[in-house]
Parts: sequence; C-alpha cells; structure tokens
Amino acid sequence: MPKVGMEPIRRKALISAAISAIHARGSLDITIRDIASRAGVSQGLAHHYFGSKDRLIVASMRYLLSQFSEQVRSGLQQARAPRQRLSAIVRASLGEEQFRPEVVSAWLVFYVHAQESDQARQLLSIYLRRLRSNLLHELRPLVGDRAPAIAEGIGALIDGIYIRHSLRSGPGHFRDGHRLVEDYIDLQIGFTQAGSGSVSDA
Amino acid sequence: MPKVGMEPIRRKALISAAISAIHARGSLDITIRDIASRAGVSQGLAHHYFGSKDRLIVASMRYLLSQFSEQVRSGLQQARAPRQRLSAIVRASLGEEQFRPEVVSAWLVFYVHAQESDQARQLLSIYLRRLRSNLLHELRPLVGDRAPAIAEGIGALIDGIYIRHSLRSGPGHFRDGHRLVEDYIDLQIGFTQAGSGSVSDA
DNA sequence: GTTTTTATTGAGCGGCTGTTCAATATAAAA
DNA sequence: TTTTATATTGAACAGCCGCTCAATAAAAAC
Repeated sequence: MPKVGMEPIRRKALISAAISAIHARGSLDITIRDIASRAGVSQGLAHHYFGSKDRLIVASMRYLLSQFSEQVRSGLQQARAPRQRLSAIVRASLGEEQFRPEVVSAWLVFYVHAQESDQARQLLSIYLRRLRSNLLHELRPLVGDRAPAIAEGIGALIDGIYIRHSLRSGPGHFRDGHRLVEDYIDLQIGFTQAGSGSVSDA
Repeated sequence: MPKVGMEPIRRKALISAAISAIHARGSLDITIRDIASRAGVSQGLAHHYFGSKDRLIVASMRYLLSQFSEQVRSGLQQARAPRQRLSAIVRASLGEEQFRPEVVSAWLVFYVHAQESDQARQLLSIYLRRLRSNLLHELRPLVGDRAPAIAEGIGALIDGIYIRHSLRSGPGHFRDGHRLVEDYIDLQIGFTQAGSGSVSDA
C-alpha cells in the first residue's frame, strides 16, 4: 500500500473540523483552537498546514463548492434531454447532500462572508455563473429568449428554498422544495409553448 | 416644546450605529467600541442603555423587523383587491427601503444569527409567519387550495432574489426582481383558472 | 548510524474584547 | 442652595485570540 504523507489527511480533517465548528457556532466567529481540537491536533499544526485562519476558511469554502460541482456534474451525466437535465440540476442543488445541517450552515455563513471578503465573493460568483450557464444551456431549446429570466427565477427559487429551510426546525421538507421548482419550470415551459413568446427558431 | 430625556435619542442612535457597523464589517463580529464611536458616545454609555452587546443586537433586529412590518401595513392600506394586495406585499418586500445596503447586510447577518440564537430565530419566525399569513389571505380567493404552495413559492422567490441581490455589485436590479415575482403570481393564477384545480368554492 | 526532512506540540506574546466601576458633569427637585 | 437623579466618561480587568517559535519526536534519506 502506498504510504502518503500526513499533509492531505490533516488538511481534510481540518477542513471538516472547520465546517463542523462553523455549524456549531453558527458563524465564522470560531477559533483555530476549537477547529484543531475537533480535528484532534494542536493549534500549531493548523497554522503549519494552512498558514492562517483565513486561508483555512477559504479552503473550506472551496471544498464545499467543489463537492457541489461534482454533484451537478454526476447528475448531468445521467440525463440527456434538456428537461431532464434541468431536473438533474435541481436535484443536485436541493439534494440531501446539500441539506446536511453542517453544509447548510456553512453555505449561509459563506454567503454572508462574501459581503466582506473579495476572495469569498469571487468564489461564490463562479458558482452562480456556472449554475446560470448550465440552466441557460438547457432552457434555450425549451423557451427560446425567455431563458435568461427563467434561469434567474429558478436560481432565486432554489436559493430561497434553501435559506428558508435553514430556519425550519425539523428534518424533512426536501420533496416540497423539489416540487416547487419543478412546477415552476413546467409552468414556464407550458406558457412558452402556448403563449405569445417565440416558439423557438431552431 | 417637550423636553425629553436622552434615553430614546441615544437608543436610536446606537441602533443605527450598530446596523451601520454590521454593514461595514459584514458580520456580527463588531465591537461595542466601534458602535459607540459611530454613535458619537463612549463604550460605557452603550452598556448603560442596553446592558450588553447581545441586547443591543437584538434591539437592532427588532427595529429592522418593525420597520419592515410598517412598510407592509402601509402598502396594504392602499390596495383593496386581492391581486393588488399581493403586489403591495411584493413591493414592500423588495422595495428600495429594504435594499439599502446597510439593511441588506443586517438582514443577511440576522438570518445567519438565527441559527445560533433562539431569540433571533423566534423573531424571524414571526416575520415568516406573518408574511405567509398575509399571502395566504390574498391568495385563497384567487387560487383556492393551491394557496399554501404558491405562498411558499412567492416567499422563497422573494428571499432568493434578496439574497442574490446582495452578491451583485452595482446598484440597480430592483425592477427585475419585482417582475420575476409578479410573473410568477400571474402564471399561477392563470394556471388555476384554466387548469384542473378547484376553481374556488366561495 | 548519521543526517536531514517531516510532523507535532504547547508555552508565550501582543493585542483586542465585553464588561465593570468609580468619578464627574449636568440637569431637576427640594 | 442643597440634594437627588440623570448622563457620560474612560481607565482598568480578566480573558480570549491569532500567530510565532523553539523544542522534540518520528521517519526518510544517505
């Protein structure tokens, strides 16, 4: 078996510990000592591998974003038709993986953090652009030039459902969120086909 | 002229200063010294009137919520028909007043804070319930028993548009948000009247 | 077996924080 | 005027924070 150095192991453990600490505290107001202790190492080691608290935070954010991206990618690989690919995106955005309590807390906190940190805002913007681009690509053949507005609507609905979920106490409520977005998509598609909009030009 | 004590004046100044500080910092990680200095008084005075930092934060949150409630109330007083009252609610929720940068920051921060503070969560729940109740009351005569789902959709859309706005850089984007919600409402109403749903029973 | 690299610790430093409190100035009441 | 209540300050305190660093243990390289 290949003996690897400790670095990747510790990095991952510290990132997980940071996300867990953010959830426990409900904000970015967490201490390196707390994170290190959750990861089972000393404060010094956290600095050794990440240099500063800020860099550890950014690394955690990047980790969450990359995990979400992979969920989307894997979902899209199993769907061919545009309408089904839309569902795949919704499923990835509101999937159980994204609703793990720690993950929800971290996303919320990062959204807020993006207001003060340029780096955080840049990272989130990438996520927003990619999601928008994915939605547009699938919507265009279905609704023509109404795609931009509908993509914005879907994105806002997803974010709104997500943030509202975080205020509820209980566990469930997943399926309702999906349904809400799916109905929205179907309504908009139906309206386009029966309404005054251009019935596509391809 | 009626000579009032300093208390109400200082309380309001400190609350405004707190909201301003939250905006500047982008989080609740602010110091009493900073708040007091923005209000033009000493740290000691802030404690004299609010007792603790926590109570000052909660007072600021309450202030924002009450101001929003009044916007809704005043909007509803000028509209009679259900469909127009819905527009009034949307207008209050996505009005310029709510998009003042300081207000946006404060709302976001409070949403996150609600995850750790029971008091904050309770306050936000009241806002959510009242908004939902208002929407349901106007939706029922228009869409019958589809009202709950549509109310949830409208609420999520509003919150999503709000949170997404906070990540944009520029000033504008107000009108687009309104339009998105109004279209959603019209689509849902149209679908109800032409679709398979119960056409109301009143 | 010696040297060098990696892994890890925890004490310590300077600095900032919420809060307390004694002191004082101002205004109201007597 | 004297007394009392209100308004206001800023120094002081105890405590926590991010971060540095010298010390050491273990592993790899030689």
